[in-house]
Amino acid sequence: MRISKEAAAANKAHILQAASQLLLEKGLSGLGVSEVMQQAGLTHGGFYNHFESKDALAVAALGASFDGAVERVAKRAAQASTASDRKSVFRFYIDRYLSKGTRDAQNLQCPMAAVGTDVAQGSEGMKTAFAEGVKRYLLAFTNVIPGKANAARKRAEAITALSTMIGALTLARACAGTNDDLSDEILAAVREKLVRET
Amino acid sequence: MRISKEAAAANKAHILQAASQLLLEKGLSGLGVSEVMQQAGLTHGGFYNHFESKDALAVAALGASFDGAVERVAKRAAQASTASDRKSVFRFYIDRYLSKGTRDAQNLQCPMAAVGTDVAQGSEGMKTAFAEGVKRYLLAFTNVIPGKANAARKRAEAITALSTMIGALTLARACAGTNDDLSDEILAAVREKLVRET
DNA sequence: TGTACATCAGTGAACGCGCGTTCACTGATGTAC
DNA sequence: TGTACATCAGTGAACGCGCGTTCACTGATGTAC
Repeated sequence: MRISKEAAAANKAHILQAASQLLLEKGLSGLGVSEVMQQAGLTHGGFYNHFESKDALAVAALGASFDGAVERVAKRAAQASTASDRKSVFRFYIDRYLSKGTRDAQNLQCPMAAVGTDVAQGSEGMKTAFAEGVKRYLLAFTNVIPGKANAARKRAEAITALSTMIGALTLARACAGTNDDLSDEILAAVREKLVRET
Repeated sequence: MRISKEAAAANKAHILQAASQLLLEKGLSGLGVSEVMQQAGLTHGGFYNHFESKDALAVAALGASFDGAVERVAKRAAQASTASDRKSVFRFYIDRYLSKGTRDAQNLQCPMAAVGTDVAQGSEGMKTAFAEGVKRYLLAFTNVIPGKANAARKRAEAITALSTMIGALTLARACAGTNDDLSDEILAAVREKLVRET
């Protein structure tokens, strides 16, 4: 049966949201059309009324994931007006990103740590969406880097801090459950280092 | 037709080697039984004479990948006897790991950057093999960390340096081909930082 | 404003393909005498 | 050492399953008059 334009648009939004969440939870290979549609409260057949292919969905979901991540950092950055504010915001961010809670969370919320490896051999569209997301994320993340360095230096610091956080979370997640001591050690060492450098 | 024990053992070694290479090239989801067997010069049917399942193969291949990586670091570490040796060895290692050549290489040689994301939702065996590999790699990598810090501090530095390298390579690989400027920038910024801290 | 028809979002069965896995079969190797 | 038989690595067809995708159909929505 036909459905109102608004209802259809809402359904598409639900599909995208479900896909984004599933992408963050299970990675690119865990993103299934049927599961997404089911989680959106629909049957799989109607999927192609909204997206051209599964890859198109994955690209859109990745973009949406970055939207959320960028928005969250930007919100934090907006809270920090003074230099000391920026320092505490940055530390808070580090502490939270490299916490056991983040590591053990189902919904990772960080697309870079969730699908970073997969994207490398993904479609062209996926790589473009990823690169665009990283670019946007870096712009926002640079604004929470504390200190009085110039813009170029701050950007470099944002890049290195981001790399370190993503690498650490990736290692910590992969080791969790089977070697929690090592996983905890990784999180603690990297957290300590990033905070110390602040 | 039956085959001599030595020939069978050699075939198993070929299978494992092909699987290890494929795992490094294409990640966990790119590891197919048929392709592995074909690359080992065999037909897929005989696979189960050597491995219990595809997962068992993946676990063994991941272990073998770590064997190679650990061996390479250990060899480097063995070359450095003086403090200044360690410094140059470490810098050489960083420069090479974060080079465009490594980024663009088909055969990544670094299991952590190749399958890090996938392992998080892989089988229990995969996670165990990964954690064991990281543990071994860290022991070897700690020996190339320069400076006169004590053992605990050096280990912490090894962990942070490794996290940074893996994160940077993951980001750089994912962005390569679609935003080479960004990819290059990431590699350069992280390389510069790690060398500067040496 | 009301009526008649076209449109199209959603449904659920079905298709095609690839992948992991199984199986009957082959014939050289390994072993028992 | 030679012979007879059992073993088992390798082969290639086949199975079963899941997944992305297609399709005929439904019926409420949107539109034309």
